[in-house]
Amino acid sequence: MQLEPQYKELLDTALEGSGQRATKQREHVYALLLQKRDHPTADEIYARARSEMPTISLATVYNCLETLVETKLIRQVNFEREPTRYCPNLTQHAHFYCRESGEIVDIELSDQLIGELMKVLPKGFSAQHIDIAYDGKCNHCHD
Amino acid sequence: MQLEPQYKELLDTALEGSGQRATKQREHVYALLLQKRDHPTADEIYARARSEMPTISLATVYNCLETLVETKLIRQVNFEREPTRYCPNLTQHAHFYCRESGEIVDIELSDQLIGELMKVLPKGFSAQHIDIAYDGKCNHCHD
DNA sequence: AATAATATTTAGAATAATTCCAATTATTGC
DNA sequence: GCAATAATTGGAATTATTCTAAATATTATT
Repeated sequence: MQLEPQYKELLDTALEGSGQRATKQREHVYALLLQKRDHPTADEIYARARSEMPTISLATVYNCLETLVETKLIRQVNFEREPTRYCPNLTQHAHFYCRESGEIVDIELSDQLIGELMKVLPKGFSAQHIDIAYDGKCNHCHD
Repeated sequence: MQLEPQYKELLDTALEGSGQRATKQREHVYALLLQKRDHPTADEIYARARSEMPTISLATVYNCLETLVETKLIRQVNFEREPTRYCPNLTQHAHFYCRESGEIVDIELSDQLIGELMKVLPKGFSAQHIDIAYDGKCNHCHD
């Protein structure tokens, strides 16, 4: 599996910018996330990573994910107390969790809607991030 | 500490409705949540509970909280992978987490705003719940 | 290209929140 | 008050994640 040149570029710049090194493992984990955008957990990424890189360890997967989150190339996604999931979609979006299929779908959010959510904050409060998680039934699981 | 009669009533009805029993422990945990609405964790509730009920166990605290959540008398509140917190505010609201003080504040949400959030869902999706978590700086921690 | 300095990976141990378990105790319906 | 059932308890088990220290890889320097 290959990391597309534009993403390779993005990764290298982000790592360099934070004084970190480009390694095979980081590249591979990032490529996996870009390739199958189904919000996998660390364990799932570990399983996927091993087919091409059998010696990678789970700790390394966690380390790589941490680095990618810190450099803002990916986002963490949490639902209740379930294992953290990872997402390379950097646009402003919420997540929809289907209780039936377990599928997680990105929901794009307009600046306008985010603006309205910011407006309801009491005076003196400022938010740097809003995390929005829907849960219900997705289109595939409809009656 | 006393559970106010209207809440005692609410609790008894909710428990009876789901075929569960009213116990001292359940009442006490519920009373603690109503009395100090600072979104405590199970551990914090355990510590508070013990001063008046020294023999209560942590497992029981977890059990009581589970029952209260199931009967919809309280809500769980999660931030990232931090320990789950509990909240007896049943109105439609989001949570604001202050990175500086750690304080968690309820943010009331209008039906209108919730409606708009529902409207951005793609066709075929239906949500039964939206979880909204802000994080940033609260009024006390302002510059 | 070899070497030194530094960062990363690795495997396994440690941690922390939560759940499970089996025995005891409390509550409810008769 | 007694039997039936549900809840509580303490401790063990589980699970996601982090930590640790040794081995390996990368980068900078000669």
